[in-house]
Amino acid sequence: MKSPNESVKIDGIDKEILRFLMEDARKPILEIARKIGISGAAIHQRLRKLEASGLIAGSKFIINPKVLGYTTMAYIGIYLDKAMSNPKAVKELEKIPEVLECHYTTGNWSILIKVLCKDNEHLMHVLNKEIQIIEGVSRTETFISLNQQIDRQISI
Amino acid sequence: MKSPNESVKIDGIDKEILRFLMEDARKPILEIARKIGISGAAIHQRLRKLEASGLIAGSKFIINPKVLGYTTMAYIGIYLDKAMSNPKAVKELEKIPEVLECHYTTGNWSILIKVLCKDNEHLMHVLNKEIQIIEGVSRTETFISLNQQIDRQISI
DNA sequence: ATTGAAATATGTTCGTA
DNA sequence: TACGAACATATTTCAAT
Repeated sequence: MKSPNESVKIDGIDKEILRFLMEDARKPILEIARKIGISGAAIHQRLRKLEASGLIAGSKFIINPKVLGYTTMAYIGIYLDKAMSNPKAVKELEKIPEVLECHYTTGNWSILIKVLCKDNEHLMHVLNKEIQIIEGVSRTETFISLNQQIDRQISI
Repeated sequence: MKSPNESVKIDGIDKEILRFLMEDARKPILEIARKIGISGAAIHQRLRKLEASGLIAGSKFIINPKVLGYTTMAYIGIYLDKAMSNPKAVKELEKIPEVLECHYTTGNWSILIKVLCKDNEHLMHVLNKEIQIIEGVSRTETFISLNQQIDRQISI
């Protein structure tokens, strides 16, 4: 992987390949090859190069949580006591499966997290019985996502 | 796809299959078959069922934006004028490629977005020249993610 | 729901340009 | 880089249980 400030350079063919696979990770390389008019072996080689560069971080099946009954997403800003070691709080948050993201942030809060719950009652439970009891957590501010309108990766 | 309040029921084998593919969408079905001890055909059929249920929303290659020089992530709370039609603002936000997520939220803001920029200067530009000029946007509050500690999907 | 086997398609390597 | 050919694997379908 390249160092943080050293951008990898990718050409138009790399971008075409990546755009296909970012939409559907299981799209056959040979199918992509036919669509963009180069050989499968060439694509295979380019993908190896892109993986080596660190640009391709992996691939994932995407699950639709609504189908499992998870319909309530929320962002929660967390205030930590000054004395609290933040990494210790993050370690506790990691144990809560409903916490999908966790960021140290500038601004009012120490930490901003994203949680996914089945419903408001479930969210309330996670807030009061899982998050608020973490040592060092002094206060939280919750923002429920009523509707997610955009969800995408970086455009290449 | 099932209706929102009707949860799909999946068994332990479905979960095992999904956990493998959520980690690596290109893992061969036959490899999974060997690991969990059932036939490839059975897994194939279960995946078809899971797709039909809507639980599998697709698959994606995951790009590491840092390798392209995108190192500054931020959440931005947006206050919209009461008169402003929110969908119109969302439409404008959609045109800004740096905007990766957009949520209508409860609480102070009308909208919460996630943006990914190359650096602070780039973020400043997106804020001042792209977002603030959208009709109806009255004020914004920016929270820069100093470090993302957790990033995962729902656990199944 | 599951299996094995057959048919088809894809992934991967390698020698060459 | 790219190619094609050869080989190894994987996907997909299907009849049978």
